[in-house]
Amino acid sequence: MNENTNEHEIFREFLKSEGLRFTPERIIILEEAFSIHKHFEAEDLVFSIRQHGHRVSKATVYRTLALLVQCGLLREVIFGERHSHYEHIFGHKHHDHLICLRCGKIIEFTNETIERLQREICEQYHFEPFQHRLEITGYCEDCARHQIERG
Amino acid sequence: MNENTNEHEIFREFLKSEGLRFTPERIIILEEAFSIHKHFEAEDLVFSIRQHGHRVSKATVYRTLALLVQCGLLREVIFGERHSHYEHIFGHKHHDHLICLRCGKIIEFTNETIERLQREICEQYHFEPFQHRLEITGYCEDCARHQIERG
DNA sequence: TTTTTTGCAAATGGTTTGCATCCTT
DNA sequence: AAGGATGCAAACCATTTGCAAAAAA
Repeated sequence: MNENTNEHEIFREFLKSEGLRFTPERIIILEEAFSIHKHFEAEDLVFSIRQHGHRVSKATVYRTLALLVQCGLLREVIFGERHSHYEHIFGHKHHDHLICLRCGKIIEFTNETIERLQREICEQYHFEPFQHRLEITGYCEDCARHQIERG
Repeated sequence: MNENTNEHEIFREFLKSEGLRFTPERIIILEEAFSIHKHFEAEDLVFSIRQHGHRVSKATVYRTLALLVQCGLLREVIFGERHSHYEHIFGHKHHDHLICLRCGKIIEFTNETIERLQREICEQYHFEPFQHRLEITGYCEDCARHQIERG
């Protein structure tokens, strides 16, 4: 159908290895999650699925998102709000986030040295890493300027 | 009373600068928060306060925790659970966390190079950092071993 | 006196769960 | 068949909020 067979393969293999089933609902959720090319929340996913004429319960979306995180296809990112946001891992270089506390802007960055240092730290503690997240909160250029003007 | 006057000073100054009041409840919460020498949640704080014969409503605890974070005395750390955990900033060197997904163990580490690289990244994006958090999830030595044995 | 703060209880809202039914395997 | 998966609605539960009473400044 398309070249996203890889995600399907990974998910299918994961489900099989865990003795879980490859159901139509799980496929819909997987495909929808990978058709959104930005951070999304569970609610966004429910909405897009309906937009595309499909129908999956919210409970199943939550249950499947957990599986997608577990098999390493998605990761959870937390932007200081009470609810989770998700983003793709598969097919994307790992990146981290600068989060503006005033306007909510999110700047993505990558830094290979930081990645390497993290791997070294894990080795040092004999810790087997699964995922990591580095989030720097503060003020973006525009908002920092406003802060000064205000003061 | 004790040598923790610094926290009091910082908080008092912050409150004054924001036109807020220095109330007994806020002092109780501040002192209690700084007498706990590990990560804690809002609920833990409410409990300790009562243990020490004081009485502050849960709502006030939540409202005050937000102020303590805002003025840089505490920071919020998120360990993958739905609720927040807090830890001291004042008087403590910044550190990050390795979080075991199996047993929940938390290993703290510091790495000055990572700290420096983060500052450089912020400069590059003209981003004024307020706080950051780096959390690596995975499996600690003991749990990684169990994973293998199990498989 | 004026404005902020507190406490209470009710509301919020994302997420989870019990259970009957449905559907992969 | 048999056990996992789904949908629904109710439950959860940490956190927030409206409001009247209390207390700083």
